[in-house]
Amino acid sequence: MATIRDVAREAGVSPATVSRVLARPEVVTPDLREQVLQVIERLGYAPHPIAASLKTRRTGKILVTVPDISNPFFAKVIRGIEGGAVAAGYAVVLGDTRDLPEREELFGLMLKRGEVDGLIFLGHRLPKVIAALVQEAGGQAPVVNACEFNSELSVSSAHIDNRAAAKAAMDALYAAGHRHVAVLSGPAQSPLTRERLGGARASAQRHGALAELQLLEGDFSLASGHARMHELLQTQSKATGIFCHNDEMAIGALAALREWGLSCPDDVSVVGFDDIEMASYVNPALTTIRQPMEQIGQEAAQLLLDTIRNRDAPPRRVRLSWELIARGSLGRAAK
Amino acid sequence: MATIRDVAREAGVSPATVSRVLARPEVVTPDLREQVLQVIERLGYAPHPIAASLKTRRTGKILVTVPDISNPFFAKVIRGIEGGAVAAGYAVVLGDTRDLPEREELFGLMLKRGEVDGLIFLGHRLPKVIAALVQEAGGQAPVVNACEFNSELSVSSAHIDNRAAAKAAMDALYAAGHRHVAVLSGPAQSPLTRERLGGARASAQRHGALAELQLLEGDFSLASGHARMHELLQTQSKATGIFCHNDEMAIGALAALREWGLSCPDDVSVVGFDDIEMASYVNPALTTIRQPMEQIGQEAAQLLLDTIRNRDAPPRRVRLSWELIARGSLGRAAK
DNA sequence: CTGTTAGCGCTTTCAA
DNA sequence: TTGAAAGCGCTAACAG
Repeated sequence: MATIRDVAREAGVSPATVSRVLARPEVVTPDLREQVLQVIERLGYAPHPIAASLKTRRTGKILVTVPDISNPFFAKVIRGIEGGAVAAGYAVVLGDTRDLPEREELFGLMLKRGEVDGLIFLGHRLPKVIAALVQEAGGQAPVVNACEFNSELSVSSAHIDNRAAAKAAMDALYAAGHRHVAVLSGPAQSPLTRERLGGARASAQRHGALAELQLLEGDFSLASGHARMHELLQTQSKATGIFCHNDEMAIGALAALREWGLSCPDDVSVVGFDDIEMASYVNPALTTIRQPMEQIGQEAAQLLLDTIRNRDAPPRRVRLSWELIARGSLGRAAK
Repeated sequence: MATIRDVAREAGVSPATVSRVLARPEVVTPDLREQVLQVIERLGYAPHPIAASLKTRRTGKILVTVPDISNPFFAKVIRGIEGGAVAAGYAVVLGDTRDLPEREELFGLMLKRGEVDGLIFLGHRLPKVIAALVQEAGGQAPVVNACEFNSELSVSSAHIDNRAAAKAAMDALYAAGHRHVAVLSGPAQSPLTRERLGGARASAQRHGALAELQLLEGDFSLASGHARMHELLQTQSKATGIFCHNDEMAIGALAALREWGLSCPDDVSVVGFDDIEMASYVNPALTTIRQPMEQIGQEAAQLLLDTIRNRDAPPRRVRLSWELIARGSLGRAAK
């Protein structure tokens, strides 16, 4: 590979000029610029970003950590992040943490070492290394939380109002005449789960059905939706309405209902969360809360890039809108 | 951040020794090593990988390009790649090409410039920059194709025998008594599609049903499966068996069948491909070809790392096994 | 086994 | 507007 010195020599200029032609072409005389550009073309010169990084302390990369890239919700959010990042000239480094703290720390080190310019994490846990970094920076560290919000973290975040959305999902169940409702939640320790549970409880209370509310804890997977639903049915629960904290668990629950010979929505109604693409293709199609997944990602990318460019901006919080999408899986409660 | 010189000074040794303590601890006297390690700990020193890269010409990163990260099949393969890469001390840079050649070229440049050590591409198109690189290297470039195989490319690849698997899927339809079969394929220009179509035709021919075989072209999306199936039903096709080139299209087709009031498998049988997790939760559960998605990814990562370590190894081709998974969506043809 | 030395390729003052 | 010069932080001969 040709280096900047090769180009400089061939073009009869200094390396500094070549550098300027590429970085700030307007400051160099048009003739010279043209001349240099031609040599660059002829030699097929491409600047070595690593070398530039060492000097500029910018890597042009952002790290995105996610508990599970094969979760379709996360995949869409990442798509949004990637789109925003690439549009701004950044590349995305992917860290699939598998929800393992060791792995989170490992990826955290990448930011600490300056291997990437910033971090967007989907999930709720911040690696210790990063928490320390954020602390030192007084909330000005290039770190953004996407999809969730944890007030203790003092980092920027992009997310919907999970509490209000969960409340709306539950309201829809009660409005359809359901009294006995079960909530199939995400992991209990996640603030996201707590938000959605809070909204669900508020709705139950307002409808005077708090005593009838049942809680089941899942982990956002198809398998856990399926398993928890089976367990619920085994207890001969009176629940006729199920609110699941994501669509995958809801789809798992639908499968369990079928296996018990129950009809959705005739016997049991199900409401999901996210509105992944699959939600409208399953049978019955899922009533769910639509989150603007790609947009959440884009906003998160924007927040991060803003922080990177302007280090002394305070953490911001972007709230995106959500929407209840009514489909076949929610029907009126049987008399 | 502390630098290697800070550590050296504090520990009363040379920077070279500090470097060695981290890179090849066995060559430095235990006492000294301990002493240096303590200073490293105390100062919270972490080596700057960018600086190391500039010297070693290794970045510790591999690039993975994919047409669509939100496709669950690709997501799983990427998970496998990521796992293999991280285990070997590499990080994964994600490039979502959206099937756009401009984006592919953009990502291709990253390898050319030395911003990453290698490339795994899911899909069939190699960016021009990379094709040139591979040419120059005489097939020894650090580039691997995952999931597909294109004989013109002369790069290593990890994939299943798509032709044989497709043949098996079709054989299963014929064995269940179906005579009129439609194939809902991927994009026609993809070698993958051609392989699977080849297998499908071979099966049709062997069962003397080539004349009855119908071909429909999709793009692997839920929406295209749904749309193509609708179109097929509008033509009053006699097809009672549908072989889809992936599970998502198959699930889209199932939805279309329901919309027409047709039962699967009573009226029409459907066979998918991939065995994504969702395949066993839809109604009816999908009969499909199982691909070892994560394993394909792991093998691809392994192939790439091998090439990176040993530049003069010739391209290798790893073929993984597949399996027909029988579920409810395939039933006997009505008399 | 340890230290000295010489860069890796680029950017960016600073001076001309 | 351009060039000279000084590194960014690290590694790897090489010499001791």
